[in-house]
Amino acid sequence: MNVDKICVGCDVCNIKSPMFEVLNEEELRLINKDRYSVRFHECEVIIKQGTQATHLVSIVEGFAKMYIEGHNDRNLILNFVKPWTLVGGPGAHVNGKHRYSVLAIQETLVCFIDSNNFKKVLSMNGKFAEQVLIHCASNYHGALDRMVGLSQKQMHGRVADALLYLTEEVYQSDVIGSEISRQDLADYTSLSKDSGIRILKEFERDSIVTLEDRKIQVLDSERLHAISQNG
Amino acid sequence: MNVDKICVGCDVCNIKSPMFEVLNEEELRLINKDRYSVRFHECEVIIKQGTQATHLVSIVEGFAKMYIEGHNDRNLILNFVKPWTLVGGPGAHVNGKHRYSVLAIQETLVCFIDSNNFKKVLSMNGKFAEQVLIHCASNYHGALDRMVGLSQKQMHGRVADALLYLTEEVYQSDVIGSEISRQDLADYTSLSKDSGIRILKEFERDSIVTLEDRKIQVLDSERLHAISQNG
DNA sequence: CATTATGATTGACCTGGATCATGCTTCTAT
DNA sequence: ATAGAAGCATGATCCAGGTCAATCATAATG
Repeated sequence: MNVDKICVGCDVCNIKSPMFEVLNEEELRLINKDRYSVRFHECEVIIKQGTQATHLVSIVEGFAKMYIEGHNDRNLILNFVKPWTLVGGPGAHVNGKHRYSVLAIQETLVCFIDSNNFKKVLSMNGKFAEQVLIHCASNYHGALDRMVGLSQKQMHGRVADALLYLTEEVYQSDVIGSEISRQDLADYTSLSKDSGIRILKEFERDSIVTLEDRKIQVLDSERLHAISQNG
Repeated sequence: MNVDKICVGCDVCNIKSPMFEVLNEEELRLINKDRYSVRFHECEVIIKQGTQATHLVSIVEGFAKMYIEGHNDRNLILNFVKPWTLVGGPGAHVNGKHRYSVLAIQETLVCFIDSNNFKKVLSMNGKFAEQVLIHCASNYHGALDRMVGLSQKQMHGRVADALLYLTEEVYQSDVIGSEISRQDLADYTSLSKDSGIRILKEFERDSIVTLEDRKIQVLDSERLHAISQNG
């Protein structure tokens, strides 16, 4: 990745992100107006929970995690985010503070979009508002599903869900990269790190996964689905 | 409550529900067009999880609960809903099935709004779309907060949260009515009924609440807030 | 090369909360 | 009046999963 490269315009994002497709020239110009991009290093905080939501953030390159800093120093990872995901929405829409933090897991290039401009475009273009609404609704769905999973499934099911989420949605490959730590896995499943590791090792013994360094390869996603269904 | 009374038009709702304030004559007419109202008895299902989301539902009179039917026959109550709440949104926006059930806790009058008409108005009126977006975003927020609470707090904190939610948001009084059962409380806190009752009794012993029949009166909300903050 | 720090791993132990069994109360239906 | 049927209450027991401590492996630093 070229460290110096930054984002010069929204053209690429507009192509890649279906949400922006419905915008016309003028609206794009408005979004583009006070936009700026920044390159974050690994482990740097892109959005900090609790700060004023003056901007929305679009992930252009790299890899990050979205998490809530909860009680007793425990974090709950909401999502791992890849390019062309728009984050920070809810805080901005409800005019307030960011409800979660976003942290770069790898070198990550992001675009900061002024949330006032964003709102202006929102009320100018009904189709766009609809797209954003769909985005929000599907986030809400996801949150409901997680809520049920976290509160009703137990260790094995939760770890299975995490592995399926990572392979199917995030990596779209059966290998989960070494940038995901055991702690991340624990924070996503709301388990202690120790328990998370225990289940992983158990899965390895049952030849559901192989573990090598920090990488995880899923061998038997069928079985994971079955475990996820719980029993 | 007059059992025969039904809803003849959206006028009252428009006044009571801020979301509809931004609609003009024509848009209201469209929403009103295929609208119809139905009166549900206690314990009747208004929306059933998994069914096609052809309508949004506005609660006009009465009291209901929104819940997800999860794993191993366990339910997770998302919200208790009072008049002038619009439910069923997310399912309809993402064009699909209802993600949760809604059940009348008391005699309840609701309005069914055709979701196609709703969507039409959505793309006609940007301000309206913005309102709906705000509604969705705050639902999302709520879900995130619940997610953290359910996965990180333990029994006392969760019950405290439930009691505070019910007194402050739902009843707006320090007395929680007898239409909320212990099971409901358990389903809201994601505890077993037994554990929920245990904590309630403990709170009674500590003079934080008084219990009489099924009614719960909160005496010391300060202490509940402290317990909710966890420790 | 020694030293320190970070993260993975594993076993031993303990606690929060579920489950089970039982009894009590209230309400409804025969 | 009596028998179920719900829902509330509570003690006894059990287990999932957290906490603690010790060990390794690896990488970063002097």
